[in-house]
Amino acid sequence: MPVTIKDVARRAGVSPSTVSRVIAGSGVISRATRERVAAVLKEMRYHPNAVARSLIRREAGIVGLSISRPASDAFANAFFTEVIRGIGDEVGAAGLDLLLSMSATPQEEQEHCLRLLRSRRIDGVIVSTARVADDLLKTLDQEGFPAVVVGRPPAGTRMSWVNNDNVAAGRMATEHLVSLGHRHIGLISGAEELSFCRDRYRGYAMALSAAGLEPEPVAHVVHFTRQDGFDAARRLLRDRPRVSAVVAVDDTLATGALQAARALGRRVPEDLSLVGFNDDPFAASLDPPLTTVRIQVYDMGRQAARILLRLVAGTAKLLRYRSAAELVVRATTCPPGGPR
Amino acid sequence: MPVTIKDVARRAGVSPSTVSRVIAGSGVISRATRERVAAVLKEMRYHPNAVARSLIRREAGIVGLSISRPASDAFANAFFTEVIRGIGDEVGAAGLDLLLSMSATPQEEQEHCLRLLRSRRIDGVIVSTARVADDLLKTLDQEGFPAVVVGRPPAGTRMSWVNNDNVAAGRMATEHLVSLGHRHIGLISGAEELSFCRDRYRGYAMALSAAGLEPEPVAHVVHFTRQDGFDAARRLLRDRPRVSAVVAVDDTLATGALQAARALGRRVPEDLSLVGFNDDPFAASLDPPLTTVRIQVYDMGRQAARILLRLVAGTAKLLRYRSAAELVVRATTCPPGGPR
DNA sequence: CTGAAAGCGCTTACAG
DNA sequence: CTGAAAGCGCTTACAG
Repeated sequence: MPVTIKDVARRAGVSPSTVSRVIAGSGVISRATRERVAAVLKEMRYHPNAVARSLIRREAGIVGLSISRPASDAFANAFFTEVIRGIGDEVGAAGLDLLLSMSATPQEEQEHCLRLLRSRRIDGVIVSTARVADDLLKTLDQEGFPAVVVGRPPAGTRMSWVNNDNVAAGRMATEHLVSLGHRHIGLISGAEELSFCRDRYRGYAMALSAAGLEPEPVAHVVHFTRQDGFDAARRLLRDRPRVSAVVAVDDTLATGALQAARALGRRVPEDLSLVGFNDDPFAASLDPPLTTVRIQVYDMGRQAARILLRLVAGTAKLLRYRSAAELVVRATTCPPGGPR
Repeated sequence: MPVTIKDVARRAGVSPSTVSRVIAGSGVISRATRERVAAVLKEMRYHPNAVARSLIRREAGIVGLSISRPASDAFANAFFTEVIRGIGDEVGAAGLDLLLSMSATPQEEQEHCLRLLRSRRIDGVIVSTARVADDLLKTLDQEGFPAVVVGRPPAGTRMSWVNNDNVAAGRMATEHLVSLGHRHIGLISGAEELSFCRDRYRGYAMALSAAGLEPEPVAHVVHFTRQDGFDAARRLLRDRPRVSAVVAVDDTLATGALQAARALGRRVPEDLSLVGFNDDPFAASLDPPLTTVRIQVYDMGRQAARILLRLVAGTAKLLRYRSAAELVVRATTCPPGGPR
């Protein structure tokens, strides 16, 4: 049996209220009692019961992070691990704890998150995957739970979010290729219901249309894995032989595309230029080093947590943060046919 | 204000006890009241308060997972992400939740875990990194908290753990190289305080000594990153030019070593054989595909969780699970000088 | 400055 | 079968 405040009170010859006040550092307690109680606290190795406190304070002191992809590809992707790191640092600094909810499907995610929130097990939630039509986000909005999305929530929801401008980012990546002289530029992307995929596609299409070019049919992947990137690139390069440059919405996909190009006997960048997204840790050490759009993923995690904490504390109702994106030109892009 | 059991009781015209019994599915309640209460429950959208329940049941319903490396390299490593996935699946299936505790140092880890446990915020903890002299594990053992280590706990602690036989695994990797005819075999490893590094070293040394060979000076890394693997391999290959084969205790390190070999103009496997550990998802798609010792990481996560749940439930006191390891020969190993 | 009382939202013997 | 009471471990007005 763990020692309770009552045990301490009895031993110190005071009331539980007094012990509680000493623990809380209430200035009102006389020095003598404070010291005596403090000594007993220490001697008995008292540790406050977080659950009892939560019940009174009506806050769990825990925030949730929901990851709804099959964890196999979520965790394998540096994007998520960096986001988690940012969230963890910020949440920890605030003295709160982080509960991890993993779900394989949007339905499961919805159930998990709502159960956690409704049962007051968590005070708020960060949702790491935004879908174009997201029931969870809508419900969160309606029921007024503190929540922030990493990504773009469905239109019409009054949600807090943290995002980078994926339209602009997609445009930036594509414009780079256009400016190098490419006329046939392909795109490897994920499901259309994923907001960031849709947005990057729009940026891609805008850049092309501004240059008077036509988009190629998108090569879709199901999972954000190297293998899926490989397969998608192979299909794309076979079906559209004139494609001289490819944008992949994720560095892991780009890595797969790089291998596919090799497998088809195409040199990168001479025969095929390639741009990724995220600037994952490995991007710079690929062979050749990958040109990519750097997203400030760790920072997005921190900002998401910072916002959530403010929502939970009630010091804000709605907060949004747009993070920066930067094109990092390395060695997988050059004019069609080779440098110069 | 969320609706409580009292609100429901009032509306349904029964006592809170009765409502509670209906929720718990107590068979003793009359059909009529059961149905009436159930209707009100639904109508009022009642959701039980997990915190209040935890207080009574004296269990949080949450288990912790502690990750103590700098998250930057922990998460980037497929080992951890697979472990998390296994744990998450098992914990979720049992209807419990998972709290993630990340710490940058062993000291921080100790503080975090003990706070979580002592404050009864979590019912037990899975510690994902075992150190040779681990204060945390010793304290966990002494204070009798349900805990399981992924890896080998310090000698003398009566802890539950899940591990693969790293001595045998290190030996298996090295014997493979010996049997190919290598006489000068290097090792890239992490800090000696990490149990799995120490164990794999022992296996490595045993295999060599059985063949009448001498170990090379170990090339140590600080972080389990590609970069550190690169640097360590470069040092090793420069200092010990006769080394014709290298064992890296981790696939990510092996990837760095592969790049270092290339940078030094050594072909793999003709001029340098390379064996990794873990069979990370990318291992098979490296160029050339990596020979590695496959560890059943997902399974280790599941087993760790399964054991922890039994400790928490009190249906066991001490449980240990040794998982299998398997040598997967791919294309980074061959006899010195090239095939045949 | 300190204590007794009430209460956070539940559950569960104990009566009836 | 159902309710009143006690209690999980704390906090906090309210008295004094």
